[in-house]
Amino acid sequence: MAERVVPEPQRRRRRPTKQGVVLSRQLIVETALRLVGQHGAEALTVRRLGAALGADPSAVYRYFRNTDDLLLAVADELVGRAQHGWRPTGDWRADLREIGLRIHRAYQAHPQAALLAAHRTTGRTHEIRAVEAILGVLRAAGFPDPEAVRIYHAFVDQSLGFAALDAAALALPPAARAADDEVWQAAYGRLAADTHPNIAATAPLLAADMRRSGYPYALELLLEAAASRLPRPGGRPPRP
Amino acid sequence: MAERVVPEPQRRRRRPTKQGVVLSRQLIVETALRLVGQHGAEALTVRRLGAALGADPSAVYRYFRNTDDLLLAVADELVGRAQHGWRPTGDWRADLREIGLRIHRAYQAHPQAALLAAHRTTGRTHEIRAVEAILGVLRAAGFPDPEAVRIYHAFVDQSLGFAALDAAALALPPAARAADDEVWQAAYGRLAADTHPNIAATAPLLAADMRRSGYPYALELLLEAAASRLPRPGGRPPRP
DNA sequence: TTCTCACGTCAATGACGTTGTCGTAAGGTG
DNA sequence: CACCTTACGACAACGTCATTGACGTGAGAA
Repeated sequence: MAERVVPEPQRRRRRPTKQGVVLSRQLIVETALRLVGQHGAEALTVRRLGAALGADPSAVYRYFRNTDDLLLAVADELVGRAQHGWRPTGDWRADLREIGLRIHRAYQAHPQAALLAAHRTTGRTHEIRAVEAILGVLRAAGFPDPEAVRIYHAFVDQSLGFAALDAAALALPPAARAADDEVWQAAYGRLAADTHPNIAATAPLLAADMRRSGYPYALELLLEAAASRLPRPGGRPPRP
Repeated sequence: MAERVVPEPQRRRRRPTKQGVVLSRQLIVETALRLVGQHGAEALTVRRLGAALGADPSAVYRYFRNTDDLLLAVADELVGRAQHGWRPTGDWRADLREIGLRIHRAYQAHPQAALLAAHRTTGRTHEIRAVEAILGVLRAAGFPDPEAVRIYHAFVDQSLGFAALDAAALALPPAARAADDEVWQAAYGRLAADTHPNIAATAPLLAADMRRSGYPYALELLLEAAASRLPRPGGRPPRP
């Protein structure tokens, strides 16, 4: 087959499919996201994607080298959606909080895709824009570059890690998901106080807390610790 | 077929396989871990597992309901290995740090398995022991129960989230992994200072930092923020 | 010694990603 | 307007996957 995939700019994009659809990378990415949102992660197969597009499955390979290539495109699309419309306010802590929650939210909206995409570095447009924005917030806040980079790294990986973790929970097949949920009521709710005193003492609190995401609280902890490392915390800037 | 899986206690476990191996749940879990460690995540298929065991693939279904059931067993085994030999020292911050790093380390040792297992709640022995231990550390440190549960949640999910994220990087096929690594040198190293001032200013720092795990630093931030929320931080305990 | 059933093996099913080949119609060219 | 090229959609096929039902055999109970 040699090279099937034609770079986007020099596409002539003719010939609609039998069902009258004109394909494009963008359309395929959007359809993949919709598919995965409607029918779960296991629905994202090339064959089903083809069916959803109204095209032969192999047509997808005219636009993406393979499924991994498609996945990276989906990942970057998610990052882009998270950033869409965001503007810095000048309050670094509020800005980071907003970015973090946006990332988390965007990934939760497409759990099945998030699960596959959160672990990848795409190096594509939307990702680059996000990196630039976050570093900008930290450096403008007054963090020296080495500290800004460390916090950037912790912040981003924390956000993506939680996004993937929480996405995984949402993405489980209903049966396994119910089982995971039940565990906190069942297995942990029944442990005796003499063998497991700490679980027994906190079981209702645990069952309630574990059904929410731990991310917002973890994010606050990170922001708080970062703030305490900011040079001259709250002090006036030095006179010239 | 009805019920193929016989509960472990009432097994009579006769008949070695053609190749003379006597199967057991434990042997299968260990073989799965070894397989995945040697040949990557994609090596963990029932067929290959059968081959590695010296048995017909379908024999695995005599011990595990399906691959998900096997996966949970593998996950719990990882948690068990992380905890193995751990004892509390009485210094809550050192104890949590040690537990966090152990979890991270155990998962990194089996990236392919970690990737699949980190997102699951098993509710099995090793996991229960770990939950009890962590809650014990926090409550003994003096955190009130609701705060202890919130911190427990943030701590565990952050550890597992990073473990999965870092495992994913290690687990990528060599080609994709090299590509991911390159991105920080190539895509981010080449951006112009006028369009991407913050990336340009920190590119070498970024390239250096992103090849390490962000977890240890993120863990310190979490511990630091938690410490600042401890009632009577550093003060003497009240007299009776 | 006999009986039984646990469990290893075999064969089959349907879905998966991916590729080689082919035909055709869209677009450029004159 | 007719011709040619070639992009690209369709088809068919390959090998691998998880999973299951049927089978038969040998270990252990009696």
